[in-house]
Amino acid sequence: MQAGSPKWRRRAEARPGEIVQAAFDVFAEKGFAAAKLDDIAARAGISKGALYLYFETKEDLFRAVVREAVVPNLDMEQVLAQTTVPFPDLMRIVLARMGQMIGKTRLGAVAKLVIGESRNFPELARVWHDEVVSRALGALSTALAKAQVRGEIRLGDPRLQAFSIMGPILMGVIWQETFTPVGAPALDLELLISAHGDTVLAGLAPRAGVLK
Amino acid sequence: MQAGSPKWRRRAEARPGEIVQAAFDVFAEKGFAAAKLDDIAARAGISKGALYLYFETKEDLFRAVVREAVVPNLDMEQVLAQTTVPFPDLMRIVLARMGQMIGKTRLGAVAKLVIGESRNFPELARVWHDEVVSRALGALSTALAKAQVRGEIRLGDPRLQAFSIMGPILMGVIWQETFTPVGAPALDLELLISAHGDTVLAGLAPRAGVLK
Amino acid sequence: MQAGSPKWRRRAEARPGEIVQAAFDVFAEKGFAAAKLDDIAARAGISKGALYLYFETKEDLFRAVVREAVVPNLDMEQVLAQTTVPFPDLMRIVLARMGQMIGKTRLGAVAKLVIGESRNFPELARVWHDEVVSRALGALSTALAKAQVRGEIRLGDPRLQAFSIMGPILMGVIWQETFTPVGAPALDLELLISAHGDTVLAGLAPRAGVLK
Amino acid sequence: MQAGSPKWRRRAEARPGEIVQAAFDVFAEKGFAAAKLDDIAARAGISKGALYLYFETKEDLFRAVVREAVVPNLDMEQVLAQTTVPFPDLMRIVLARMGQMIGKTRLGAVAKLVIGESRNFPELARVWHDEVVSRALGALSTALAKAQVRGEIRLGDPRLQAFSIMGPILMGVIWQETFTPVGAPALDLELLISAHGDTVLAGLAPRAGVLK
DNA sequence: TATGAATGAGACTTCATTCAT
DNA sequence: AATGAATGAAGTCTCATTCAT
Repeated sequence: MQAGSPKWRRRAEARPGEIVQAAFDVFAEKGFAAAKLDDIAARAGISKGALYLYFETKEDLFRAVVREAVVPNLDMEQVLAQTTVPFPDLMRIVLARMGQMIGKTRLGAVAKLVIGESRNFPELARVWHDEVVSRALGALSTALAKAQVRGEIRLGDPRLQAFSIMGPILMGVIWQETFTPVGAPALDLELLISAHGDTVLAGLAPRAGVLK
Repeated sequence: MQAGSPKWRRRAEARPGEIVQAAFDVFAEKGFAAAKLDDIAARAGISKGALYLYFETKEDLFRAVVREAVVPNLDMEQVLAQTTVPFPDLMRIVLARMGQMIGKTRLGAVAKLVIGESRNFPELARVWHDEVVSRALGALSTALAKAQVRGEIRLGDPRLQAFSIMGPILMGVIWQETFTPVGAPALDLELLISAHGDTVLAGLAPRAGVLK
Repeated sequence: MQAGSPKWRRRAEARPGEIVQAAFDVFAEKGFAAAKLDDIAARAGISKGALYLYFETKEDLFRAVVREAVVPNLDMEQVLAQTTVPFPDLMRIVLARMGQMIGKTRLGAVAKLVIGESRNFPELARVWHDEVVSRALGALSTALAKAQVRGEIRLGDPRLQAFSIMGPILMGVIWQETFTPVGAPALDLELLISAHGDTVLAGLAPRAGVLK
Repeated sequence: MQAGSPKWRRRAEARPGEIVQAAFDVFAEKGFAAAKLDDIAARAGISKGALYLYFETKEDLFRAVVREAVVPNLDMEQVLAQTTVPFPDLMRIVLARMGQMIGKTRLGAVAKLVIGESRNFPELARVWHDEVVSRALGALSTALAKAQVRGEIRLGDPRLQAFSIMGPILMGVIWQETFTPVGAPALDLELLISAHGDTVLAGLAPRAGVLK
């Protein structure tokens, strides 16, 4: 009310990022609809009105949040493109990298958001599919196909093999995000990844013992 | 106003089920917050007020929907409890049964709901964990542990092995519910299950070829 | 649902009275707007729909309740019309009678209703004024005027004298209905009436000592 | 949409008071339940939503209205505490002051609200009892007791004597609020107070003629 | 006569968005 | 660029009233 001490300072350049970060937290906590701009603004340390200087609508902000999390894709693709490295080595490298990334980026929370809001924001599901899931799966499938050709792994639809590889990790992430917070025992993702790596690589091995 | 057709008919017994069904559709489509009671009522063919004859609040209705879908657990547990059947056979039976159930029950949609709303309805996540996920995983782990003892499968943390078995199926379900509707290629779950069964069983086999 | 035991019996003649009684209880407890027909029906032991066999609307029922309580007026009027009895005796008789009536009829609760809803149901306030308050006050004023003429009491506006006589009793009733239920000490109405009778009769006496 | 006149003006400081004032009018007119926030907002010249910037719920607003009217108690207490002034003088001062206050503050309307809603808002009845009625009555009783000791008035339960003093005034207020609006003859409160003062002081006088 | 499921208008409340400052 | 008071549409929930049985 008094002149003198400004209530705010400009930090125009930093703002959008901070807002997106705050919004991410709230969206991850509540989902899109239940998230309140009031909360986001409060967490970002600005007024509700100021949000509209950077984002046109709540949906816009949500899109920004989800897109932001579209990780600059994993250079997993580059790793997988290497043909000189034996497939199992490749695979272990990739799996390890995923483990690290999940630990760092709260990828799990985003996955939950994308899954939960896919019907209300189909374009986001599409973006995630196109930019993240499909590319990762594509790179993996390609590597698997090549490995098959080289006789490193068993023949079969590489796409389905990719599901066998990635599925348990996704499940682990969802477990952590969904059930651990409500009392389920925590899961050691690193361990899961390592154990699953053993299993699935054994399963894909060309001469794997046939159980039946 | 018109003579002839009655405004409504009393259907006390059938109503709750119809409402839950309608609510399921809308919740699955929109998520909890974005679902409108108007829509649910319309789809159930009743007035908005009538919902309140059967459910106290929107949350209550949501709970009913999710609980309704807590399938009387799969008698998967009974199958897995059998010790005379070789583990691989057991596994294939269970996987096949899951495939069928997923096809029938829209289990995927519920999974999405539970995952998406777990922060807002922790009790539901808990119920699902306790009644469905944990039990299934527990039964599976037990069977795996026994199979290890009998030398049918490789040694290792049975819980993690269970993730290796179930993860890809969950991933497939999520894929179908999340990405297929926005243009991703459909996934043949039966095929996935069958292929993954081969892979993972080979991977768990005691003397599976060691790739590295 | 089953044939055999009838859910209800006809007691057509008794019903309206029972309903009014039940309605009175609920209205007295909640006021008009906050009273629910559901509660009234339940307390009357009938279905909500059945109320409409006897009363057209909720307002109708309320009117019936208040009118019902328009006590067959007090034969106070007859007592007060007597001219052969000395005024103080008359007064004590009347006051005593009021005390009894208040004890029996829950007049206080009705007074609260009439006061509280007078803006929403002006006709009821009017009825009460015309049938109860005005008549009682009128009879009292007439008796006071006559007593003045006979030199039994001090000269003055009989209407205002009537307020001096009745006011404390009304206040007592309101106290009982309003403050006692929330923890205020109970009031012995009989005692109040008796003490006030002494005071006011002394005050009205022709040669009452002048304090100033 | 039109250029020129702003849709609203910010009035943060004045608003709460204006709203309470508007709410008071509507509550006094309709009672709690029948009062509509729409009406209150309209009368306050703001939107319905703006009410919620200042009050959490309708009940909250009602409480604020009633509490607002808890007059900073009348300094009646101080007047009555004086022991050097003869009791009759004290009494006339107090009565006169009450007359003025009633004229100014619409105390009567609040009394009606408190009485009418006491069952639904017992805490308000309690507040009014504790802060207003009980204190006033207490101060009066104390003064009466002292006056008895000094032989200025007749012996007797001071509490009951206080009812004799105050009752007719309360009755007058209720009359004005309840019956005058529906056609009953208006009452001159000043006159009532003055006449009643004469009567009751005479009645309390130590040697007041005994009529019987 | 009696029921009670069903209705539908209307109330309170929330919250994304706007706009005067 | 920033604020935050104000808006207003929309949603949940209630309840007097109706009507098929």
